[in-house]
Amino acid sequence: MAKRMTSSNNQTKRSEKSTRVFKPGTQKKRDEALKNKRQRIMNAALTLFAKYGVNGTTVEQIAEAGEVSKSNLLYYFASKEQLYIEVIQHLLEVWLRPLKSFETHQDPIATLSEYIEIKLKLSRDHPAESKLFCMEVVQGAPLLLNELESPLCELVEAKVKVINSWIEQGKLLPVDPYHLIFSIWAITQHYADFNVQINAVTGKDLHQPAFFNSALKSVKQLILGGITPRMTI
Amino acid sequence: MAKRMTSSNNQTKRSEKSTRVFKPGTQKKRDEALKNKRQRIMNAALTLFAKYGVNGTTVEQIAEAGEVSKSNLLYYFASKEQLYIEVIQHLLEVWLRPLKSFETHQDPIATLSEYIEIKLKLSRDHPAESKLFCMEVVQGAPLLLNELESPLCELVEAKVKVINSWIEQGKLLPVDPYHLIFSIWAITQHYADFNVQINAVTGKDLHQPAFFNSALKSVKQLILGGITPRMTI
DNA sequence: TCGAAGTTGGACTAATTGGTCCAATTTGGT
DNA sequence: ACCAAATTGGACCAATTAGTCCAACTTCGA
Repeated sequence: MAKRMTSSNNQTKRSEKSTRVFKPGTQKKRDEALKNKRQRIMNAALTLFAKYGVNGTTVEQIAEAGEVSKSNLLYYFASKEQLYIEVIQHLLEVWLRPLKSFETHQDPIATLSEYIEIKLKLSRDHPAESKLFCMEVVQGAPLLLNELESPLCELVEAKVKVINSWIEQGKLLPVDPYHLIFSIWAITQHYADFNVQINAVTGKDLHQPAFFNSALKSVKQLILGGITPRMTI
Repeated sequence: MAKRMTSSNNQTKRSEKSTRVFKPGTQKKRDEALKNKRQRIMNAALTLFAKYGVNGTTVEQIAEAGEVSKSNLLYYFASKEQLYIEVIQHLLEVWLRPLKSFETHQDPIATLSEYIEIKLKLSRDHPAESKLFCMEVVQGAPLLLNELESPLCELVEAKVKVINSWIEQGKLLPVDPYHLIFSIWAITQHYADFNVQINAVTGKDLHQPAFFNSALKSVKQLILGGITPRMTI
Protein backbone atom coordinates (compact mmCIF):
# COMPACT_ATOMS: atom_id res chain seq x y z
CA MET A 1 0.00 0.00 0.00
CA ALA A 2 2.75 2.43 0.88
CA LYS A 3 4.37 3.28 -2.36
CA ARG A 4 7.51 5.25 -1.97
CA MET A 5 9.57 5.39 1.16
CA THR A 6 12.23 7.55 -0.47
CA SER A 7 14.29 9.20 2.21
CA SER A 8 14.44 9.26 5.95
CA ASN A 9 11.55 11.39 7.13
CA ASN A 10 8.03 9.99 7.32
CA GLN A 11 6.74 9.02 10.72
CA THR A 12 8.71 12.06 11.94
CA LYS A 13 5.66 14.07 11.03
CA ARG A 14 3.22 13.21 13.68
CA SER A 15 1.54 9.87 13.67
CA GLU A 16 1.49 9.81 17.44
CA LYS A 17 -0.35 13.04 18.02
CA SER A 18 -2.88 13.27 20.82
CA THR A 19 -0.22 13.83 23.47
CA ARG A 20 1.80 16.95 22.99
CA VAL A 21 5.23 16.22 24.35
CA PHE A 22 6.95 19.55 24.57
CA LYS A 23 5.24 22.53 26.14
CA PRO A 24 3.38 20.37 28.56
CA GLY A 25 0.48 21.44 30.61
CA THR A 26 -1.73 23.97 29.04
CA GLN A 27 -3.64 23.74 25.78
CA LYS A 28 -6.79 21.71 25.77
CA LYS A 29 -9.09 23.06 23.15
CA ARG A 30 -6.49 22.25 20.59
CA ASP A 31 -6.04 18.66 21.60
CA GLU A 32 -9.74 18.21 21.86
CA ALA A 33 -10.33 19.62 18.43
CA LEU A 34 -7.79 17.20 17.10
CA LYS A 35 -9.49 14.26 18.68
CA ASN A 36 -12.77 15.42 17.28
CA LYS A 37 -11.27 15.67 13.86
CA ARG A 38 -9.80 12.22 14.06
CA GLN A 39 -13.18 11.01 15.16
CA ARG A 40 -14.89 12.78 12.30
CA ILE A 41 -12.56 11.21 9.79
CA MET A 42 -12.99 7.77 11.30
CA ASN A 43 -16.73 8.15 11.23
CA ALA A 44 -16.70 9.14 7.60
CA ALA A 45 -14.43 6.21 6.84
CA LEU A 46 -16.67 3.84 8.75
CA THR A 47 -19.73 4.83 6.79
CA LEU A 48 -18.01 4.64 3.43
CA PHE A 49 -16.19 1.40 4.15
CA ALA A 50 -19.47 -0.16 5.19
CA LYS A 51 -21.17 0.98 2.02
CA TYR A 52 -18.53 0.43 -0.62
CA GLY A 53 -15.97 -1.83 0.98
CA VAL A 54 -12.41 -0.83 1.73
CA ASN A 55 -11.24 -1.27 -1.81
CA GLY A 56 -14.27 0.50 -3.12
CA THR A 57 -13.56 3.63 -1.13
CA THR A 58 -10.93 6.21 -1.98
CA VAL A 59 -9.17 8.37 0.53
CA GLU A 60 -10.45 11.38 -1.32
CA GLN A 61 -14.03 10.31 -0.72
CA ILE A 62 -13.30 9.87 2.95
CA ALA A 63 -11.62 13.25 3.14
CA GLU A 64 -14.57 14.89 1.47
CA ALA A 65 -17.09 13.16 3.71
CA GLY A 66 -15.02 14.10 6.74
CA GLU A 67 -14.72 17.66 5.48
CA VAL A 68 -10.96 17.77 5.46
CA SER A 69 -8.45 17.86 2.66
CA LYS A 70 -6.82 14.70 1.48
CA SER A 71 -3.50 16.14 2.64
CA ASN A 72 -4.88 16.72 6.05
CA LEU A 73 -6.29 13.23 6.27
CA LEU A 74 -2.91 11.80 5.43
CA TYR A 75 -1.53 14.09 8.09
CA TYR A 76 -3.68 12.37 10.68
CA PHE A 77 -3.43 8.82 9.41
CA ALA A 78 -0.27 7.47 7.91
CA SER A 79 -2.13 5.47 5.27
CA LYS A 80 -5.52 4.27 4.23
CA GLU A 81 -4.72 0.90 5.70
CA GLN A 82 -3.77 2.44 9.01
CA LEU A 83 -7.02 4.35 9.03
CA TYR A 84 -8.90 1.17 8.33
CA ILE A 85 -7.17 -0.62 11.16
CA GLU A 86 -8.04 2.10 13.62
CA VAL A 87 -11.62 2.10 12.47
CA ILE A 88 -11.85 -1.64 12.89
CA GLN A 89 -10.26 -1.58 16.31
CA HIS A 90 -12.59 1.09 17.55
CA LEU A 91 -15.47 -0.82 16.08
CA LEU A 92 -14.55 -4.02 17.82
CA GLU A 93 -14.48 -2.29 21.16
CA VAL A 94 -17.98 -0.92 20.66
CA TRP A 95 -19.08 -4.28 19.47
CA LEU A 96 -17.93 -6.31 22.45
CA ARG A 97 -19.27 -3.93 25.07
CA PRO A 98 -22.77 -5.41 25.28
CA LEU A 99 -21.47 -8.91 25.78
CA LYS A 100 -19.22 -7.74 28.59
CA SER A 101 -22.10 -6.11 30.40
CA PHE A 102 -24.07 -9.33 30.13
CA GLU A 103 -25.11 -9.65 33.76
CA THR A 104 -24.88 -13.08 35.26
CA HIS A 105 -26.67 -12.87 38.56
CA GLN A 106 -30.11 -11.93 37.36
CA ASP A 107 -32.93 -14.11 36.20
CA PRO A 108 -31.83 -15.80 32.96
CA ILE A 109 -34.86 -14.84 30.95
CA ALA A 110 -34.60 -11.22 32.04
CA THR A 111 -30.88 -11.22 31.30
CA LEU A 112 -31.23 -12.67 27.83
CA SER A 113 -34.20 -10.47 27.15
CA GLU A 114 -32.18 -7.41 28.00
CA TYR A 115 -29.25 -8.58 25.93
CA ILE A 116 -31.47 -9.06 22.91
CA GLU A 117 -32.86 -5.60 23.33
CA ILE A 118 -29.44 -4.03 23.63
CA LYS A 119 -28.24 -5.81 20.54
CA LEU A 120 -31.28 -4.83 18.54
CA LYS A 121 -30.89 -1.22 19.57
CA LEU A 122 -27.28 -1.40 18.52
CA SER A 123 -28.40 -2.59 15.12
CA ARG A 124 -30.81 0.29 14.90
CA ASP A 125 -28.43 2.98 16.12
CA HIS A 126 -25.14 1.78 14.70
CA PRO A 127 -25.88 0.03 11.44
CA ALA A 128 -22.61 1.05 9.83
CA GLU A 129 -20.65 -0.58 12.61
CA SER A 130 -22.66 -3.74 12.23
CA LYS A 131 -22.21 -3.79 8.48
CA LEU A 132 -18.50 -3.18 8.51
CA PHE A 133 -18.02 -5.82 11.14
CA CYS A 134 -20.08 -8.16 9.02
CA MET A 135 -18.09 -7.51 5.88
CA GLU A 136 -14.83 -7.89 7.66
CA VAL A 137 -15.81 -11.24 9.13
CA VAL A 138 -17.39 -12.49 5.92
CA GLN A 139 -14.17 -11.79 4.08
CA GLY A 140 -12.19 -13.79 6.57
CA ALA A 141 -11.46 -11.06 9.10
CA PRO A 142 -7.78 -10.75 8.25
CA LEU A 143 -7.41 -7.92 10.71
CA LEU A 144 -9.74 -9.15 13.40
CA LEU A 145 -8.71 -12.77 13.67
CA ASN A 146 -6.20 -12.19 16.45
CA GLU A 147 -8.64 -10.11 18.46
CA LEU A 148 -11.40 -12.52 17.65
CA GLU A 149 -9.58 -15.50 18.99
CA SER A 150 -8.34 -14.50 22.39
CA PRO A 151 -10.62 -11.85 23.87
CA LEU A 152 -13.88 -12.84 22.24
CA CYS A 153 -13.27 -16.49 22.79
CA GLU A 154 -12.74 -16.09 26.51
CA LEU A 155 -15.64 -13.73 26.82
CA VAL A 156 -17.94 -16.20 25.17
CA GLU A 157 -16.64 -19.06 27.25
CA ALA A 158 -17.45 -17.18 30.42
CA LYS A 159 -21.00 -16.59 29.28
CA VAL A 160 -21.35 -20.18 28.20
CA LYS A 161 -20.56 -21.29 31.72
CA VAL A 162 -23.19 -19.00 33.13
CA ILE A 163 -25.78 -20.31 30.73
CA ASN A 164 -24.86 -23.88 31.54
CA SER A 165 -25.23 -23.22 35.24
CA TRP A 166 -28.68 -21.80 34.58
CA ILE A 167 -29.57 -24.96 32.77
CA GLU A 168 -28.28 -27.11 35.61
CA GLN A 169 -30.40 -25.14 38.03
CA GLY A 170 -33.42 -25.80 35.88
CA LYS A 171 -33.90 -22.12 35.17
CA LEU A 172 -33.45 -22.74 31.46
CA LEU A 173 -34.34 -25.66 29.23
CA PRO A 174 -31.33 -27.55 27.93
CA VAL A 175 -29.78 -25.81 24.95
CA ASP A 176 -26.33 -25.51 23.49
CA PRO A 177 -25.11 -22.15 24.79
CA TYR A 178 -22.88 -21.51 21.80
CA HIS A 179 -25.68 -21.89 19.33
CA LEU A 180 -27.90 -19.79 21.53
CA ILE A 181 -25.41 -16.95 21.48
CA PHE A 182 -24.82 -17.28 17.75
CA SER A 183 -28.53 -17.18 17.12
CA ILE A 184 -28.98 -14.01 19.08
CA TRP A 185 -26.12 -12.37 17.23
CA ALA A 186 -27.36 -13.60 13.91
CA ILE A 187 -30.91 -12.37 14.24
CA THR A 188 -30.25 -9.02 15.83
CA GLN A 189 -27.42 -8.10 13.49
CA HIS A 190 -29.46 -9.28 10.54
CA TYR A 191 -31.76 -6.31 11.03
CA ALA A 192 -28.85 -3.97 10.45
CA ASP A 193 -26.87 -5.90 7.87
CA PHE A 194 -29.80 -6.90 5.69
CA ASN A 195 -31.91 -3.83 6.23
CA VAL A 196 -32.05 -3.27 2.49
CA GLN A 197 -33.60 -6.67 1.97
CA ILE A 198 -35.93 -6.29 4.93
CA ASN A 199 -36.99 -2.94 3.62
CA ALA A 200 -37.56 -4.33 0.15
CA VAL A 201 -39.84 -7.00 1.57
CA THR A 202 -41.71 -5.14 4.30
CA GLY A 203 -41.20 -1.51 3.40
CA LYS A 204 -40.21 -0.83 6.99
CA ASP A 205 -37.08 -0.37 9.03
CA LEU A 206 -36.02 -0.32 12.64
CA HIS A 207 -36.35 3.42 12.98
CA GLN A 208 -40.11 3.09 12.89
CA PRO A 209 -40.97 2.39 16.51
CA ALA A 210 -43.80 0.06 15.63
CA PHE A 211 -41.52 -2.06 13.50
CA PHE A 212 -38.77 -2.03 16.08
CA ASN A 213 -41.20 -3.21 18.73
CA SER A 214 -42.65 -5.97 16.63
CA ALA A 215 -39.16 -7.15 15.75
CA LEU A 216 -38.10 -7.10 19.36
CA LYS A 217 -41.18 -8.96 20.45
CA SER A 218 -40.82 -11.61 17.79
CA VAL A 219 -37.15 -12.18 18.41
CA LYS A 220 -37.72 -12.56 22.11
CA GLN A 221 -40.57 -14.94 21.48
CA LEU A 222 -38.53 -17.10 19.16
CA ILE A 223 -35.31 -17.16 21.11
CA LEU A 224 -36.77 -17.36 24.56
CA GLY A 225 -39.78 -19.49 23.70
CA GLY A 226 -37.64 -22.52 23.09
CA ILE A 227 -35.71 -22.29 26.32
CA THR A 228 -38.16 -21.01 28.90
CA PRO A 229 -39.11 -23.73 31.35
CA ARG A 230 -42.83 -24.50 31.37
CA MET A 231 -44.94 -25.42 34.34
CA THR A 232 -46.05 -28.97 33.64
CA ILE A 233 -49.39 -29.73 35.27
CA MET B 1 -15.49 0.46 -16.19
CA ALA B 2 -15.16 0.19 -19.95
CA LYS B 3 -12.33 2.41 -20.87
CA ARG B 4 -11.96 2.90 -24.58
CA MET B 5 -14.70 2.37 -27.10
CA THR B 6 -12.52 3.44 -30.01
CA SER B 7 -13.98 2.25 -33.26
CA SER B 8 -16.90 0.21 -34.44
CA ASN B 9 -16.12 -3.39 -33.63
CA ASN B 10 -16.56 -4.78 -30.11
CA GLN B 11 -19.69 -6.76 -29.40
CA THR B 12 -19.21 -8.13 -32.90
CA LYS B 13 -16.90 -10.63 -31.31
CA ARG B 14 -19.20 -12.92 -29.51
CA SER B 15 -20.86 -11.81 -26.34
CA GLU B 16 -23.98 -13.76 -27.20
CA LYS B 17 -22.35 -17.13 -27.59
CA SER B 18 -24.15 -20.23 -26.35
CA THR B 19 -26.38 -20.36 -29.40
CA ARG B 20 -24.52 -20.84 -32.64
CA VAL B 21 -26.51 -19.10 -35.30
CA PHE B 22 -25.01 -20.23 -38.56
CA LYS B 23 -24.29 -23.86 -39.19
CA PRO B 24 -27.15 -25.02 -37.08
CA GLY B 25 -27.75 -28.50 -35.94
CA THR B 26 -24.70 -30.55 -35.23
CA GLN B 27 -21.92 -29.76 -32.82
CA LYS B 28 -22.65 -30.41 -29.19
CA LYS B 29 -19.42 -31.22 -27.46
CA ARG B 30 -18.16 -27.82 -28.42
CA ASP B 31 -21.10 -25.93 -27.04
CA GLU B 32 -21.03 -28.00 -23.93
CA ALA B 33 -17.37 -27.35 -23.39
CA LEU B 34 -18.07 -23.66 -23.69
CA LYS B 35 -20.80 -23.74 -21.13
CA ASN B 36 -18.54 -25.62 -18.80
CA LYS B 37 -15.86 -23.06 -19.25
CA ARG B 38 -18.21 -20.23 -18.57
CA GLN B 39 -19.32 -22.06 -15.51
CA ARG B 40 -15.77 -22.59 -14.40
CA ILE B 41 -14.99 -18.93 -14.75
CA MET B 42 -18.12 -17.92 -12.91
CA ASN B 43 -17.31 -20.30 -10.11
CA ALA B 44 -13.84 -18.92 -9.76
CA ALA B 45 -15.24 -15.41 -9.77
CA LEU B 46 -17.82 -16.30 -7.16
CA THR B 47 -15.23 -17.63 -4.76
CA LEU B 48 -12.91 -14.70 -5.19
CA PHE B 49 -15.62 -12.06 -5.06
CA ALA B 50 -16.88 -13.58 -1.83
CA LYS B 51 -13.44 -13.54 -0.32
CA TYR B 52 -12.02 -10.24 -1.48
CA GLY B 53 -14.99 -8.27 -2.70
CA VAL B 54 -15.53 -7.20 -6.26
CA ASN B 55 -13.11 -4.32 -6.07
CA GLY B 56 -10.57 -6.45 -4.30
CA THR B 57 -10.48 -9.01 -7.06
CA THR B 58 -8.68 -8.58 -10.37
CA VAL B 59 -9.69 -10.23 -13.60
CA GLU B 60 -6.28 -11.80 -13.73
CA GLN B 61 -6.88 -13.57 -10.43
CA ILE B 62 -10.18 -14.85 -11.71
CA ALA B 63 -8.61 -16.02 -14.94
CA GLU B 64 -5.90 -17.83 -13.04
CA ALA B 65 -8.33 -19.47 -10.67
CA GLY B 66 -10.51 -20.48 -13.59
CA GLU B 67 -7.49 -21.77 -15.45
CA VAL B 68 -7.94 -19.62 -18.51
CA SER B 69 -6.01 -16.71 -19.86
CA LYS B 70 -7.12 -13.21 -19.15
CA SER B 71 -7.66 -12.76 -22.87
CA ASN B 72 -9.90 -15.76 -22.94
CA LEU B 73 -11.89 -14.58 -19.97
CA LEU B 74 -12.52 -11.27 -21.68
CA TYR B 75 -13.55 -13.29 -24.70
CA TYR B 76 -16.30 -14.92 -22.68
CA PHE B 77 -17.36 -11.93 -20.63
CA ALA B 78 -17.42 -8.46 -22.05
CA SER B 79 -16.20 -6.93 -18.81
CA LYS B 80 -15.56 -7.60 -15.17
CA GLU B 81 -18.81 -5.89 -14.34
CA GLN B 82 -20.71 -8.06 -16.77
CA LEU B 83 -19.16 -11.13 -15.22
CA TYR B 84 -20.16 -9.92 -11.80
CA ILE B 85 -23.72 -9.36 -12.92
CA GLU B 86 -23.98 -12.85 -14.33
CA VAL B 87 -22.54 -14.33 -11.17
CA ILE B 88 -25.02 -12.44 -9.06
CA GLN B 89 -27.97 -13.41 -11.23
CA HIS B 90 -27.07 -17.06 -11.12
CA LEU B 91 -26.56 -16.78 -7.41
CA LEU B 92 -29.97 -15.28 -6.83
CA GLU B 93 -31.63 -18.10 -8.66
CA VAL B 94 -29.92 -20.69 -6.49
CA TRP B 95 -30.76 -18.64 -3.47
CA LEU B 96 -34.49 -18.41 -4.03
CA ARG B 97 -35.00 -22.04 -4.90
CA PRO B 98 -35.50 -23.32 -1.34
CA LEU B 99 -38.13 -20.73 -0.59
CA LYS B 100 -40.03 -21.65 -3.72
CA SER B 101 -40.11 -25.29 -2.75
CA PHE B 102 -41.45 -24.35 0.66
CA GLU B 103 -44.38 -26.76 0.78
CA THR B 104 -47.60 -25.39 2.11
CA HIS B 105 -49.85 -28.34 2.61
CA GLN B 106 -47.84 -30.28 5.13
CA ASP B 107 -47.76 -29.97 8.86
CA PRO B 108 -46.33 -26.53 9.72
CA ILE B 109 -43.70 -27.78 12.12
CA ALA B 110 -42.51 -30.39 9.65
CA THR B 111 -42.49 -27.83 6.87
CA LEU B 112 -40.50 -25.26 8.80
CA SER B 113 -38.24 -27.95 10.13
CA GLU B 114 -37.44 -29.08 6.64
CA TYR B 115 -36.90 -25.53 5.43
CA ILE B 116 -34.42 -24.88 8.23
CA GLU B 117 -32.55 -28.01 7.34
CA ILE B 118 -32.39 -27.12 3.66
CA LYS B 119 -31.14 -23.66 4.46
CA LEU B 120 -28.51 -24.93 6.84
CA LYS B 121 -27.30 -27.43 4.30
CA LEU B 122 -27.11 -24.65 1.77
CA SER B 123 -24.91 -22.72 4.17
CA ARG B 124 -22.71 -25.74 4.55
CA ASP B 125 -22.46 -26.65 0.90
CA HIS B 126 -22.53 -23.23 -0.74
CA PRO B 127 -20.82 -20.85 1.62
CA ALA B 128 -19.42 -18.67 -1.14
CA GLU B 129 -22.89 -18.07 -2.51
CA SER B 130 -24.11 -17.12 0.92
CA LYS B 131 -21.23 -14.78 1.52
CA LEU B 132 -21.43 -13.01 -1.79
CA PHE B 133 -25.16 -12.58 -1.38
CA CYS B 134 -24.52 -11.22 2.07
CA MET B 135 -21.92 -8.73 0.91
CA GLU B 136 -24.06 -7.58 -1.94
CA VAL B 137 -27.04 -6.94 0.31
CA VAL B 138 -24.97 -5.35 3.06
CA GLN B 139 -23.57 -2.89 0.57
CA GLY B 140 -27.01 -1.90 -0.55
CA ALA B 141 -27.58 -4.49 -3.25
CA PRO B 142 -27.23 -2.09 -6.15
CA LEU B 143 -27.62 -4.92 -8.60
CA LEU B 144 -30.15 -7.00 -6.73
CA LEU B 145 -32.62 -4.37 -5.65
CA ASN B 146 -34.89 -4.79 -8.64
CA GLU B 147 -34.93 -8.53 -8.33
CA LEU B 148 -35.27 -8.27 -4.60
CA GLU B 149 -38.35 -6.13 -4.76
CA SER B 150 -40.68 -7.86 -7.14
CA PRO B 151 -39.97 -11.60 -7.14
CA LEU B 152 -38.74 -12.01 -3.61
CA CYS B 153 -41.39 -9.77 -2.21
CA GLU B 154 -44.21 -11.73 -3.78
CA LEU B 155 -42.65 -15.02 -2.83
CA VAL B 156 -42.43 -13.96 0.79
CA GLU B 157 -45.94 -12.62 0.77
CA ALA B 158 -47.26 -15.96 -0.39
CA LYS B 159 -45.49 -17.77 2.42
CA VAL B 160 -46.64 -15.22 4.93
CA LYS B 161 -50.22 -16.01 4.01
CA VAL B 162 -49.62 -19.70 4.53
CA ILE B 163 -48.09 -19.10 7.92
CA ASN B 164 -50.95 -16.86 8.93
CA SER B 165 -53.44 -19.50 7.95
CA TRP B 166 -51.60 -22.01 10.09
CA ILE B 167 -51.85 -19.63 13.00
CA GLU B 168 -55.57 -19.14 12.43
CA GLN B 169 -56.03 -22.89 12.45
CA GLY B 170 -54.24 -23.06 15.77
CA LYS B 171 -51.46 -25.17 14.31
CA LEU B 172 -48.94 -22.52 15.19
CA LEU B 173 -48.72 -20.05 18.05
CA PRO B 174 -49.22 -16.44 17.01
CA VAL B 175 -46.07 -14.95 15.55
CA ASP B 176 -45.25 -12.32 12.99
CA PRO B 177 -44.50 -14.35 9.86
CA TYR B 178 -42.08 -11.80 8.45
CA HIS B 179 -39.91 -11.85 11.52
CA LEU B 180 -40.10 -15.60 11.60
CA ILE B 181 -38.79 -15.84 8.05
CA PHE B 182 -36.09 -13.25 8.69
CA SER B 183 -34.98 -15.13 11.76
CA ILE B 184 -34.63 -18.38 9.89
CA TRP B 185 -32.63 -16.68 7.17
CA ALA B 186 -30.50 -14.85 9.68
CA ILE B 187 -29.52 -17.83 11.74
CA THR B 188 -28.95 -20.33 8.98
CA GLN B 189 -26.95 -17.96 6.81
CA HIS B 190 -24.97 -16.82 9.80
CA TYR B 191 -23.31 -20.21 9.90
CA ALA B 192 -21.91 -19.61 6.44
CA ASP B 193 -21.26 -15.88 6.55
CA PHE B 194 -19.68 -15.81 9.98
CA ASN B 195 -18.01 -19.18 9.85
CA VAL B 196 -14.66 -17.55 10.61
CA GLN B 197 -15.98 -16.12 13.83
CA ILE B 198 -17.78 -19.31 14.73
CA ASN B 199 -14.64 -21.23 14.07
CA ALA B 200 -12.58 -18.83 16.17
CA VAL B 201 -14.92 -19.33 19.09
CA THR B 202 -15.73 -23.01 18.88
CA GLY B 203 -12.98 -24.42 16.70
CA LYS B 204 -15.60 -26.21 14.66
CA ASP B 205 -17.43 -25.79 11.40
CA LEU B 206 -20.47 -27.17 9.63
CA HIS B 207 -18.51 -29.80 7.77
CA GLN B 208 -18.05 -31.72 10.96
CA PRO B 209 -21.24 -33.81 11.14
CA ALA B 210 -21.45 -33.56 14.89
CA PHE B 211 -21.33 -29.80 14.76
CA PHE B 212 -23.78 -29.62 11.91
CA ASN B 213 -26.23 -31.78 13.82
CA SER B 214 -25.94 -29.83 17.03
CA ALA B 215 -26.42 -26.59 15.12
CA LEU B 216 -29.45 -27.98 13.33
CA LYS B 217 -30.95 -29.26 16.55
CA SER B 218 -30.42 -25.99 18.38
CA VAL B 219 -31.77 -23.84 15.58
CA LYS B 220 -34.88 -25.98 15.33
CA GLN B 221 -35.33 -25.86 19.07
CA LEU B 222 -35.06 -22.10 19.20
CA ILE B 223 -37.12 -21.26 16.17
CA LEU B 224 -39.80 -23.89 16.60
CA GLY B 225 -39.87 -23.89 20.40
CA GLY B 226 -41.45 -20.48 20.49
CA ILE B 227 -44.20 -21.25 18.03
CA THR B 228 -45.16 -24.87 18.64
CA PRO B 229 -48.55 -25.14 20.30
CA ARG B 230 -48.41 -26.83 23.72
CA MET B 231 -50.98 -29.12 25.24
CA THR B 232 -52.25 -27.19 28.24
CA ILE B 233 -53.32 -29.41 31.14
C1' DT C 1 -7.84 -31.96 -44.40
C1' DC C 2 -10.06 -27.49 -44.36
C1' DG C 3 -11.59 -23.70 -41.87
C1' DA C 4 -13.86 -21.40 -38.33
C1' DA C 5 -13.99 -20.99 -33.58
C1' DG C 6 -11.35 -21.14 -29.56
C1' DT C 7 -7.18 -19.81 -27.10
C1' DT C 8 -2.99 -17.66 -25.82
C1' DG C 9 0.68 -14.28 -24.79
C1' DG C 10 2.10 -10.00 -24.96
C1' DA C 11 2.44 -5.32 -25.95
C1' DC C 12 0.02 -1.38 -25.00
C1' DT C 13 -3.24 2.41 -23.26
C1' DA C 14 -5.89 5.10 -20.21
C1' DA C 15 -7.64 5.79 -15.95
C1' DT C 16 -7.48 5.51 -11.13
C1' DT C 17 -5.46 6.02 -6.95
C1' DG C 18 -2.37 5.86 -2.70
C1' DG C 19 0.96 8.44 -1.24
C1' DT C 20 4.89 12.12 -1.30
C1' DC C 21 6.49 16.67 -1.17
C1' DC C 22 6.31 21.33 -0.57
C1' DA C 23 5.25 26.09 -0.40
C1' DA C 24 1.87 29.08 1.35
C1' DT C 25 -1.65 30.26 4.60
C1' DT C 26 -4.39 30.04 8.76
C1' DT C 27 -5.12 29.18 13.61
C1' DG C 28 -4.71 29.49 18.36
C1' DG C 29 -2.21 29.38 22.66
C1' DT C 30 1.22 32.07 25.19
C1' DA D 1 2.50 39.78 18.30
C1' DC D 2 4.98 35.56 17.97
C1' DC D 3 5.51 30.93 16.66
C1' DA D 4 4.59 26.26 16.24
C1' DA D 5 1.17 23.44 14.83
C1' DA D 6 -2.58 22.82 11.71
C1' DT D 7 -4.33 23.01 7.15
C1' DT D 8 -4.65 23.48 2.31
C1' DG D 9 -3.92 22.98 -2.70
C1' DG D 10 -1.56 21.22 -6.07
C1' DA D 11 2.04 19.23 -8.60
C1' DC D 12 3.77 14.96 -9.01
C1' DC D 13 5.08 9.86 -8.95
C1' DA D 14 4.59 4.94 -9.17
C1' DA D 15 1.80 1.06 -9.03
C1' DT D 16 -2.16 -1.22 -10.32
C1' DT D 17 -5.49 -2.62 -13.34
C1' DA D 18 -9.50 -2.93 -16.86
C1' DG D 19 -9.71 -3.38 -21.27
C1' DT D 20 -7.88 -3.24 -26.38
C1' DC D 21 -5.58 -5.13 -30.17
C1' DC D 22 -3.30 -8.43 -32.66
C1' DA D 23 -0.64 -12.06 -34.50
C1' DA D 24 0.05 -16.77 -33.94
C1' DC D 25 -1.27 -21.25 -32.55
C1' DT D 26 -4.48 -25.07 -31.43
C1' DT D 27 -8.72 -27.68 -31.59
C1' DC D 28 -12.28 -29.93 -33.52
C1' DG D 29 -16.37 -30.73 -36.29
C1' DA D 30 -17.70 -31.48 -41.06
